[in-house]
Amino acid sequence: MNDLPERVLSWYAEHQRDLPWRRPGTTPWSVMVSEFMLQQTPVARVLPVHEAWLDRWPTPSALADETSGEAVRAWGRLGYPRRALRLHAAATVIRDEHGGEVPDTYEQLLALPGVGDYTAAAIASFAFGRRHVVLDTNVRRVLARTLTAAEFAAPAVTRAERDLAGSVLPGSDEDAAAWAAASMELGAVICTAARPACERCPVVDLCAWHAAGRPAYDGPARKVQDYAGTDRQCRGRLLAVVRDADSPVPRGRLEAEWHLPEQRDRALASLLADGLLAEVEPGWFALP
DNA sequence: CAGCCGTGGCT
DNA sequence: TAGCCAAGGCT
Repeated sequence: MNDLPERVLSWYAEHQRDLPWRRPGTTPWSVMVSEFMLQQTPVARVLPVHEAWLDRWPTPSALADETSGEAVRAWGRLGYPRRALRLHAAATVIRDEHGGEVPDTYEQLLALPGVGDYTAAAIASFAFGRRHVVLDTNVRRVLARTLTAAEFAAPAVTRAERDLAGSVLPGSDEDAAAWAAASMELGAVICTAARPACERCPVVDLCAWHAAGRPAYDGPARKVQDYAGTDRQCRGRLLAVVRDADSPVPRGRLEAEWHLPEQRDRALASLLADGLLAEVEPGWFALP
């Protein structure tokens, strides 16, 4: 009744991108690092940082033995640097509670800092070949289009959507894991948010959205965050000063970076509260 | 659960 | 050009 998985799997076998964390001999740790970095950051920007991390910290224990500040520094400009903190914290849990080995079950993975439903399912699936619904923004868009004739999925995952994803998940662990990777890949390179390449799509003839004439999205408004002038931008600017310095930075250097005192102080306080910065002595700041 | 958490490339 | 968007998680 539904050839979708089979057709997408065939396409993937031939067209998948050659990514480091997919190569034969990759480790669960490499997969895990990639998943953290890929949370809201494009593949092209992740590639060089991922390689540097794996060279420097080939195992979770190697990272756990470093300071969290080194993780933040090596994160560079990937964005959302709390992910670096959480990855370091997860590595510490793996070293201390899992014998240094990335756990292989969804439940154990989900318990790690920075690992939510998607990342737990992705690591269990890609690194250990387990059968899980892996519902990321790509898969959600592919399913919305092919199965429900909608241009985009709703802002939040619904029960019905999860059930629908489960209904097309292949039965075997091996095929399910391959489907997870393949459906994500299709969304990433063909069934994209803007300008989908339907002319190259392996399942265009099965696609409900295409059959309906590619109608424009008409669901609940999808939120687009502002950035310029926000606390996020201010935090980024302050953190960049410290990250790019090789010794502690005086408060004055940070004050020069943002002209609104109230917002700057709020941002600095939140960076300290998050553990992204440390006040090493009064008025002097460094990575933790 | 809606809002917050970075950054840069593309159209 | 100014949005739009990118393999989410946490509170």
